[in-house]
Amino acid sequence: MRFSQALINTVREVPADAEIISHQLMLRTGMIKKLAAGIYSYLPLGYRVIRKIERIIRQEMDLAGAQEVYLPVLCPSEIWQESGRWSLYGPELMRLKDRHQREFCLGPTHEEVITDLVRREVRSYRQLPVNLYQIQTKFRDEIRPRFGLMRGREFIMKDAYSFDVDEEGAEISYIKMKETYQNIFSRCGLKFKMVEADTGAIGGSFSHEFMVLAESGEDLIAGCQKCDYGSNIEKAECLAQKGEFSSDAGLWKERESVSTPNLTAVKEVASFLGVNPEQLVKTLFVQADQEIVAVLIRGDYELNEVKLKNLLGAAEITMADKETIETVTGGSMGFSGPVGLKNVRLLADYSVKNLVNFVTGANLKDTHLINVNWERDCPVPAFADLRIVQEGDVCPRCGTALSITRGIEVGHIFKLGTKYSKALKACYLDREGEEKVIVMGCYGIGVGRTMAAAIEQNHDKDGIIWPMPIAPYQVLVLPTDVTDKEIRDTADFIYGQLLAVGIETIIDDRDERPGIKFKDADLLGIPLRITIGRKSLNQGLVEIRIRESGETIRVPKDKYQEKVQELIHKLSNIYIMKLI
RNA sequence: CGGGGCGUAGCGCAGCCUGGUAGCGCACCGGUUUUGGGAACCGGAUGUCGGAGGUUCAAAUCCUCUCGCCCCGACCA
Repeated sequence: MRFSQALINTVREVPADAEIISHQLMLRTGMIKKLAAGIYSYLPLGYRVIRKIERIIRQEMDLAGAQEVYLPVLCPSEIWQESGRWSLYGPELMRLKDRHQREFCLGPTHEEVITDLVRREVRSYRQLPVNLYQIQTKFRDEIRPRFGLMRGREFIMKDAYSFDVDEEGAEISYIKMKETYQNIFSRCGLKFKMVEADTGAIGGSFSHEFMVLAESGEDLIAGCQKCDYGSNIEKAECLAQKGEFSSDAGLWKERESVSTPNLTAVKEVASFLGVNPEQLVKTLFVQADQEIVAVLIRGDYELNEVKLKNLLGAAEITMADKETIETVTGGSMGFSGPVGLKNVRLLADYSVKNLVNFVTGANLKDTHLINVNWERDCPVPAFADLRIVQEGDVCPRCGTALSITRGIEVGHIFKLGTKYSKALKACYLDREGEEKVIVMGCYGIGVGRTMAAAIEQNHDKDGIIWPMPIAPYQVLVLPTDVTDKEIRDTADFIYGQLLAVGIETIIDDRDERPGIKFKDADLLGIPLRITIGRKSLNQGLVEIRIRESGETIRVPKDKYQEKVQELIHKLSNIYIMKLI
């Protein structure tokens, strides 16, 4: 490509509405352009990166035996009603009607469509297992799209679905995808961590997320510093207190009411009473579908709503409002406690199980109770793991301290089991001629998000540093002065030769000052730059500069090609290369 | 949906309080000098001031409504 003819507009100033570095750099390099909130056009340079990532995905998926398909984006509501998600998916589903008032949605994910396809195509165990994937634009009416390509309402996703005869087969498919994903993200030049995750709206029994470690990540992940345990914080287990509940009545002190005017926050109450927050029990009221549930948790911990939602099997949970709380407790919000609570289901986090002589609200305005004890003062609640893991909590696998870091979810794999195949009756006949339900898995990758994550991890103050495998071009040829015939001719010659040997090359043939070209070269982040300038040329040399290290290598102008080939090879091979 | 902020040239912003000819920097076009890390000078083009309504002799500016965008929260693969 000739820069002078390419639609590449770089800008010096950072657009005001871009918060994170990848978004800023994509806008400054003119790779993407916003059309509306969460909806972007990909310009030529940006789209080249997308296609490079897609190519890696295709290679690895094909290598894993998956087959590419292309499913409709526009989906009739019927199959969504069959799976039950037409009502469950909520407002995030982009719904529309055709001229006959028939209802449709724009696919946010394709379990229904693929399961419908497979139930029509697959009859026999001989046709299984099969893994089908596609790379397609998805639509989700996100409450809050943000950070450029990180969370869009329209985005490119690779989604794959595996179909197996039984759980055992599904496990093999799952493991295969796990390995494939590791290859894909490694080849994209990403540092990532695979973590356990909640299954959310997709459902299923088990899932892993692929998290790119980055400060700007929207997800928090708990990782063990010693073993390889990692988990999304939504899922991360907090070790249960072992054993049956028992309490030593000999330690119990007499329960008392204490006046705590206007003190509702845990910290305030604790310091007023001269105790640690660990000695307080918070009582939270949650609206779980139609039911109100009281959840008890230690003062210094936070409720994990995902864990609670899963435990209750509720479709939706929200924190109860002030009126509800005051009706249920008969007291004032901020002074709730388990003592004397009636007609409410009581759940408690393990963290409060072994507390003795603890502090709670009194269900009476401006009053707390001290020296509260289970059994004597209120019934022993059901205990469960309901809190959010914290930095320093112990690893549920090995007992070492956990640390919490931020991550960008670029991929997510699920063991679906028979959730969709059962709902849509996707069955096959086994060897004995008996009808069985197909066991499924599904596997997603955010393509645009992967691109953004790559920039988050690979940039410096001057711009992007593309990993060789996903760079829009591998080499940038930069003549410092195109009005100098010898410089121009040498650059053109090198450019032509590189193209001829199949190296993706762009030549900055603009009649601009060298400074501008150097700045743009760094901003665009092409891994290798060949500079042809007067000084070197007088000695018969050209310069090869490595964007990542800043290293410059001078080579005779007729010897540049071997060196470039060698560097491309080296810069590609630092990632796991399993090219066919 | 709740809270906060912002809409003026392609980008970044000033002007608004106190109504009166719409401005600055970058980018863009032409020219001269320059040419190894975002040059200097001269000249030029570019605006439904987000939209609608109202007040007024007069509205970017005041009032009402509305749309869009960004951030935080709730929510979410």
